[in-house]
Amino acid sequence: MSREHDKYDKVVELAKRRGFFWPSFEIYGGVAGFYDLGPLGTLLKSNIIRLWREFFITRHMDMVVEIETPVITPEVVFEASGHLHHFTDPIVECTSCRRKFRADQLIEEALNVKVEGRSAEELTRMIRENNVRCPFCGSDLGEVRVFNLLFQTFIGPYTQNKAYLRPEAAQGMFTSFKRVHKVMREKLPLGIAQIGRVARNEISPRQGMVRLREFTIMEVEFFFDPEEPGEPPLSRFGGNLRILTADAKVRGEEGPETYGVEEAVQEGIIKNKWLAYWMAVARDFIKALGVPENHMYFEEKLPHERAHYATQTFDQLVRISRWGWIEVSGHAYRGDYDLQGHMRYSGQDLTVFKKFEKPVTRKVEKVFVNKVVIGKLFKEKSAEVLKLLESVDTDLIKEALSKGESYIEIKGFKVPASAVEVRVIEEKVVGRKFIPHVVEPSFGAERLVLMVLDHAYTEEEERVVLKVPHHIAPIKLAVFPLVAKEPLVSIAKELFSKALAEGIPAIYDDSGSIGRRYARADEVGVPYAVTVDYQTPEDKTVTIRERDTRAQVRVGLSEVVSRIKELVHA
RNA sequence: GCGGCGGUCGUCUAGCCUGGUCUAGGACGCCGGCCUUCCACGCCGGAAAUCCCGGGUUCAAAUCCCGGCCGCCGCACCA
Repeated sequence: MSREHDKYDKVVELAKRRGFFWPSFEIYGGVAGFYDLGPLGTLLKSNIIRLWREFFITRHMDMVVEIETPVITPEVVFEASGHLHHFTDPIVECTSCRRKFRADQLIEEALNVKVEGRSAEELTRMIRENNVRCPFCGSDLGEVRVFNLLFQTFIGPYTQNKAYLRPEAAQGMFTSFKRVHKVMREKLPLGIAQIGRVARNEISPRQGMVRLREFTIMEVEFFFDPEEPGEPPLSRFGGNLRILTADAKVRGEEGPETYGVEEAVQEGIIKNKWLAYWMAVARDFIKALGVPENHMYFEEKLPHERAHYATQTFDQLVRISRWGWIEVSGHAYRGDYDLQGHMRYSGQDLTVFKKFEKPVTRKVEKVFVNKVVIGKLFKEKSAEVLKLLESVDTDLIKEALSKGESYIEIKGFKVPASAVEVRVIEEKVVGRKFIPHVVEPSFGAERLVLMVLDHAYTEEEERVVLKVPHHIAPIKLAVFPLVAKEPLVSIAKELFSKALAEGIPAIYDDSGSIGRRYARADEVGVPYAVTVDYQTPEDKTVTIRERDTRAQVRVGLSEVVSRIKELVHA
């Protein structure tokens, strides 16, 4: 790096200077972890989002739908999701060497007791009472502090009405799953997608646009039947995945291996075929943003690196300047963790019912009880006894009966054997209930903005050319008169208006030399520049110049706009 | 959060050590004018700096001291 600015600095400098992004609240000194998107950044981001929609929703419209749910979320949701518990770390600092420790782990190790669920105050007291000291330097420890990465707020004027800004969009998909599933005529598999703002109160964000306290997330929660998951449409997205497995990481390997999507599933490297499928979609999406495949791979997270809800997670890593490999997406197998949690806390039935092709009849053993006898014998305790008898194992009753005992004892109640009977009956089962499993591909949009700029940034002969793929370029067309003179100016302005009217994001520029204007347009990645020159008034033709090759073609004035449309959609 | 380094027009920077000559200089960019028949041409003019913020020392602070904020690096932390 030294005095020579590295690429990252140049990208960030360009971003600020030309209006892609900059630190928020700059006039007040800025706040770490917050960035504004400027005019070009906003356009680029919305193009990235449009492309994501295309890959993850439009091209999967037979199974994925998009919804929108609130950022502000009542506390109970995060109790159910485990975020309140798992997003909170009790941390204690050594007063001398300033090293930080997880207070709970420290106490559990030192005192060999379980402290799960204890408050910070209790943990502090335990440290004081048992004289737990810094394991490194032996000095006193400070107060136990709680770090919760959820931003807290209140709903209405009631401070007891706690709420949090969501740290992921996912919970909105889980809490509305039942409704969406119904709306989608109870079909599985079902993907619910959402694009929206999320907030995480990072303890100390670094890395500029890479680690933000508030950002836009693009997620799909993909619900399927764990027993009959169906077949991913590999004809749409298949091929190979570059993967660094957890095993390989433990062995000390650093580079990924290549596996076919199906192969990875068959060999158990990816635990679920849908997880593998969405990774293939993610690979192509990132490629479409201009990242070559050798600058990207998937890394399996080790158990301690995974979120509390996941049983297997892969991060999609992309190489950018300065920060090296950064995570642009996460692919988590969440199982039924979330729906289970919400069932428990809401009391709602979030299971899915699936009819069998044919109803199944099966023989089951049921306990029949003579309620008259029970009633007379146990009076007001009868209800309790009946409930116990219902839940008790039929084998236990059969065993007692076969031994010829005169009564069966359950939790202190002596039930006469004559009042109980085990019968085998035929039961007709028309289907089964289950909790769907979920795989989740999840992307951070702002990181992708940075990633795209970093990959697009090139320098040619002292000038910057932002080689963003044409279909995500913020501005598609620049219109110039060769020199700022009539009739060239009028013709150019007319063409410019026509382009705007046709929905092509375009700029008009007539200041300075033509070379300077090409350079200005190149710097922000405008793929095509149309120049009105002295030949135009004569034969009604203009030149179209392509950004990366600087090649020019002459086309008729009347067909320019449709030509540009074709070119940028290619 | 700890430690190190840094923060001056839009951008990059000179000045800071050795306080006054700084009404803060330059380059690029930007704006206006002239010029210009295809890749940052040239000429003229212009706008543009809370010298990161606050306090202190001093007759005098961009410059020295303290605190804070922000950034980078290292450590710690990281759903």
